[in-house]
This record gives sequence, structure tokens and C-alpha cells, in this order.
Amino acid sequence: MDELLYYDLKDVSGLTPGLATQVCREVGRRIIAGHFPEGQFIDDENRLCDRFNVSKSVVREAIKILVSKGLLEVRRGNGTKVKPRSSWNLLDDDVLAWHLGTDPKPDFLKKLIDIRLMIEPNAAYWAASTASSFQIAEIRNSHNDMEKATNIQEFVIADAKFHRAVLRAANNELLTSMDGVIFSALLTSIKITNNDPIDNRTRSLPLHFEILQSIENHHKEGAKAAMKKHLADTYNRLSILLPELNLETKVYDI
Amino acid sequence: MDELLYYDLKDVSGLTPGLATQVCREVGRRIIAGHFPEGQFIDDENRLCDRFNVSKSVVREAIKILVSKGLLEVRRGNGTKVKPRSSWNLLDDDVLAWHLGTDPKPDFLKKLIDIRLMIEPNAAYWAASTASSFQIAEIRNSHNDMEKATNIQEFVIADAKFHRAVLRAANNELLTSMDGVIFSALLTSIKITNNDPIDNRTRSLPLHFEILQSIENHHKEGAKAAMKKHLADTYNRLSILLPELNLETKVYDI
DNA sequence: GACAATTAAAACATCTGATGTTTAGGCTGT
DNA sequence: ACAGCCTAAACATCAGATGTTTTAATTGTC
Repeated sequence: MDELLYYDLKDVSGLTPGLATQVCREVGRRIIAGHFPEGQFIDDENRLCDRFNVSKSVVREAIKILVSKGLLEVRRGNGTKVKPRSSWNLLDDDVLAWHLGTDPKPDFLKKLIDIRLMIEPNAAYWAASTASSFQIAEIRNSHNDMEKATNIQEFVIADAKFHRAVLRAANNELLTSMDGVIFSALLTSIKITNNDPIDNRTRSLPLHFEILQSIENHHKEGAKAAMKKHLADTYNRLSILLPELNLETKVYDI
Repeated sequence: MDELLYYDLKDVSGLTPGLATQVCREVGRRIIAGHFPEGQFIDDENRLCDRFNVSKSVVREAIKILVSKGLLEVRRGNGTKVKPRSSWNLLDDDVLAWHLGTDPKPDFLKKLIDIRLMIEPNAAYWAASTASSFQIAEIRNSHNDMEKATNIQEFVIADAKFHRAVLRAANNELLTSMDGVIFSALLTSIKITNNDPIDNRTRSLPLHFEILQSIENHHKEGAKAAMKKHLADTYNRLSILLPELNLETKVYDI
């Protein structure tokens, strides 16, 4: 399941599962999936207790989390309803992860990739200016893992870690906090296209290597250009498989 | 207080305060401020109950929220400790708001502005391609409010709304979710420099007007350039007042 | 004295049920 | 019709009981 992979990448392993977390995720998934439509009231606390066979405190903790992510709105004496999508914290890791549990929507994937195109070339640029040798080693290691990957899952994980390492090397923690968008875009792409791993590797490895080398040599513009080239390639391959993406390539010439 | 202004801009008015939210905010502020140092255990549930004079369920709900924002880590049987800053969800609205309650750090402001420089020129570009007439009207209205503002607070609010309107006009909800970064950067700048509103207005109004016009006329490159120009100007004015920012302008020639 | 097993205390997790507050909508009486 | 009252539904908070997990101290053996 992609959602689990996402959580793996996010290293939430140490986190206690806990009933509240489980209920929160279950309700969250249903909201994202549209099972609980926007603006509509969800079951009251008692009914949720029955449905999930947990106590009221567990349900309340779960709901509090969902409220803090902008998915629910609680009004005392009235009920709890689903907030409109425009107020969801779409950059929240859980919210992004829950998107992976639903049928992927090309429209949303397009927006994810647009954000990647906005973020990553700049990240590469900054990484080329500020990366420490340790940070560069992390990028290199991820690249090696991509080479050694024997199946598509290993490849995707290494790919994700490569891009995360670039973000980290930019030394801006706000940027690092955006890695979820990249993971989500990567996993959604894979889910939709189910790319052939061999094809994936032969095409994208050299592009990643170019990024790595530019950052290593502190070639800022080169790193930015290489990242753009890589993302554009990804985009083009996706648009062939997914005509719905309806790409206007000019728009993405950033 | 800036934090309240931030919440105003975020329209959380309808939200029930609630004891859990209050405790959550109080603990959150202290964590951000470094009063509860990273890696260190915080008081256990009982002590927190005593300290805030609330019941255990309230404390638990508050802690659950903070965990979901990456600020705390709870280990059953062991205790609750503050997570390292690298795992905080820095894009979370509350986390950004709580930063406003502490002494502003120039280093963090620099990173906020870097992110703005990454986001907003692209947002302006997309807005120029896709903005609806309603969305353009929103931008124009905010611009009018900037003109009419009679004090610095009104001006800042209108300014923030202008930039939010541009983000919205880009029609990418992931981008819209990043408005908190802009609010946070704006309010921190004001807090640090306490700019003269008159000076502010005379200098930045024409730059905003340029952005508005480019978007209205669907001049994508013009909108992007105008936004860059505006942000560069903001940056330059800040760097005069704040030598600590230690700007390498070349880095920001995106 | 070193090491392994037991034990106890601390701390979180969950459940239960009671009581308070707010909201919405129905009811009543003019 | 309309204003004001009333009640049921739903969330908010509190209190306390019980279970589970972790850490660390204790104990017992070799």
C-alpha cells in the first residue's frame, strides 16, 4: 500500500499506533476519498464510538487531530461537519498520505508536479551553494541505491530519498518540510503509470547523476537546470500515458 | 499581538476556543520559544493537569494535536518529549503562528523570504494564466484596501490579503496552503523593522499595482517579473535594517 | 563481583459514567 | 405572525478506575 510506503519514508516508525491514531486515519481517509462529503455532518461521538468500538475519549482525540488538520469543524451543541476542501491543510503529511489511498486524480497529480517544478529546481540551486559534504554524501548514497535497486519499490524509495536529500542539502527547514509533496507526487505517478522499472532506471538515472554532479561541483545554475530537465522528462513521460493531464508545457518553463 | 493577527488572516474565528486548544497553544508556544528544549521530557499528564487546572482528557487532546504537528513524541510508559526541530511541521499554521510569539530570529526570517521568493513569482505567473475575473477582482480589492489603509496594521492586512489573492488566483490548492509562510514572513518583517507605514505605502504600492496589472492583462512573464521585483525590494529594504540577514543577492536571482 | 530474572513504580492508554453548556428547532401564547 | 420559552441533541469537561508498557532498581544465583 502506498500510504504505508509514505509513512515509511516519513519515518514515523517509532510512533505508537494507538486507537486514536487509527480512528483518525480511518476517518481522514474517508473524508479525502469523499465518502464523507464536504459540508456534511459526520456521525456524532456516540455513533462513532459504536462504529469503531472504542470509547468516547478515543473518538474525541481522533477528531481533535482532524480538526487541527482543517478537515473537520466541530460546533458545540450542533455537530461535527466536514470542512470544504479549500481549508484542508494539504501540505500535512497525513493529508497527503491519505490521498494515496484513493483513486488517484490526474488533476491533483498535475498540481503536485507543478509544485515540484516550483520547489525542486530552486532546492537544487541552493543545495549547490550550501550543501555540506555530509549532505552531498547522502545524495550520492541515494543515487547508489537507485542503481542497486532490484525492483520498482526499492527504486522508488531510493528516488524519493534522493530528492529528499537534495531538499535537506538546501539548508532551509521550511523547504525540507515540503518533502511530502514530492513523496506524494512520486507515489501517485507510480500508482497511475505502474512504470516499467527498467525503463525508469535507464532513463532517469543519468538525469539524477547530472543533478548530483552539479551539486557536488557547486554549479548552482547547472544543478537547477539539471533538476528542471529531470522533472520535465518525468512530466513528459507522464503526459504521454495520461492525456488527461492536458499539459501546457509553456506554463512550466519556469 | 501578531499571533492573533495571523489567526485573523486565517479566519479561524468560528473555531471554538476550547480548553484543549488553549493548552495546546500554550505548550506549543513554549516549545517554539525553546522554553521546553528539544529532546527533553515535558511534564507528565498529571503535572500538566495541575499546571493548567484542567482534566486529563483536555491535556491528552492537546498533546495529541502537538504530536500530529511533529512537536512532541509520546512513548507509552516512558513520557512525552519534545521532538527535534527538524521534525516539526513548519508549514503548519499553528507552528508558524507560534513563531510570531517569540523573539524574531533574522535567520528564520531569511528562510521565510527565500521561500516567498520561490513561491510567489511562480504564483503570479500562474495567476496571470488562469485567474478568473472574480479572482482578479479579489486582488484588485486588496490593492484598493492597501491604498485606503490609515495605519500600519490595516496596511499589513491588506498586503497579506493581496498576496493571498494572488496565490488563490493560481488555482492550485497546494499553493494556496502555503499562504501561512507569506503571512508569517510579513508579520515578522513588520515586527522586526516596525516600518514607517507611509514609506511602506509609497514604495510598495506601485510595485503591487504592477503585479495586479500584469495579472489582469494575462502577462505571465510580466507578472512573474513584477513579483520578483517587489520581493527583491522588500528584501533589500530589510537587509539595510538587518545586516544579520547577510544577504547574498545572487542566490536569490531565481 | 557479574549477570540474569523478578519486581515495582512511573507514565501513558483506554474505558466508563456523570455533569455542564451550547445550539437548533419545536412549542406556546398572545 | 411573532416573540419568548423549552427541550432534546451534541459537544465539553471532569473524575476515577483499570490496563499496559517501559525503565530501573532489586534480588538471587553462579
